[in-house]
Amino acid sequence: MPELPEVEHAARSLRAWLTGVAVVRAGAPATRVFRDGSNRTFQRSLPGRTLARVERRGKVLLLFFDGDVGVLSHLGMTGKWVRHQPPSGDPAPRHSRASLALADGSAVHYCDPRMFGRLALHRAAELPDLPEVRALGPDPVADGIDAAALHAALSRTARAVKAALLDQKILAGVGNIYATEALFRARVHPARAGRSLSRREVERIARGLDDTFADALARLGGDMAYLSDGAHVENPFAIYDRAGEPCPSCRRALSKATIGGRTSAFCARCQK
DNA sequence: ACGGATGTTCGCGC
DNA sequence: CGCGCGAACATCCG
Repeated sequence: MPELPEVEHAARSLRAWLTGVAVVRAGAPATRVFRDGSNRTFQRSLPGRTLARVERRGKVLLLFFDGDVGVLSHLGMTGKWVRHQPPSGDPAPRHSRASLALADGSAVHYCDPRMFGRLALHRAAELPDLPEVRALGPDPVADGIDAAALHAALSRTARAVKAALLDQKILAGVGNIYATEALFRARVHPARAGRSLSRREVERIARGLDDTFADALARLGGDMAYLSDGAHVENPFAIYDRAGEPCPSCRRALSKATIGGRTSAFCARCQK
């Protein structure tokens, strides 16, 4: 599920489901999801609280409840927030790792089969100051991409540009799918050293990210259930997970390589 | 049955 | 210090 657009979708869902509706019960078994052991505080602190607002910083969600109760949520690889309406009779969500029963009779669950995601309870006022939040670079959607600043950051590293884009300190929210797609749109080879990129190429990358995120955000709630469970949805991406298929631009078979520790598809002819 | 998967973090070696 | 690599985390899907 979760790169910037999918996390944005989660933020919007949580706002719609939780804002202004009091929590009546909170459940949170001790699992790896609560790395810091705050599941008991979660269960004790949330009943009676009402969500005031949700912020997204890159792939991180910050939930601000009244009474200075805050929750940090990172979806990891397979985490998602789902709503469950008991009257509908549908089965309880699978792999629920935390739940909030609400005053309107619905419940909101954090589900995460692999438990790479994370929840942590904090004082709401301190959420923005947590080290893992402060360490994040600019958010390409919320803050916009400053091409000059991105060029400067990339110029400082010999790493592959794809690996640098996955570094959350450089831009917060870019993951393997969107880095792959943006570099294709920019016609830049994913293995190029960051410091080898011209200002013009970095501008194309910034544009590629903007366009890729805009397309994904426009699909929110539409066909973007790609890789979620349930109904199979066609891969909506141009080259992600399409190695061996023809390049959409030149028809040459797309290549595959491991860059920055992650599988990358690219066109060896179009991406220089 | 095997291999790989949207993410992050750690240790090791150069 | 920077960086690549492999492993780990735990489960599902083709």
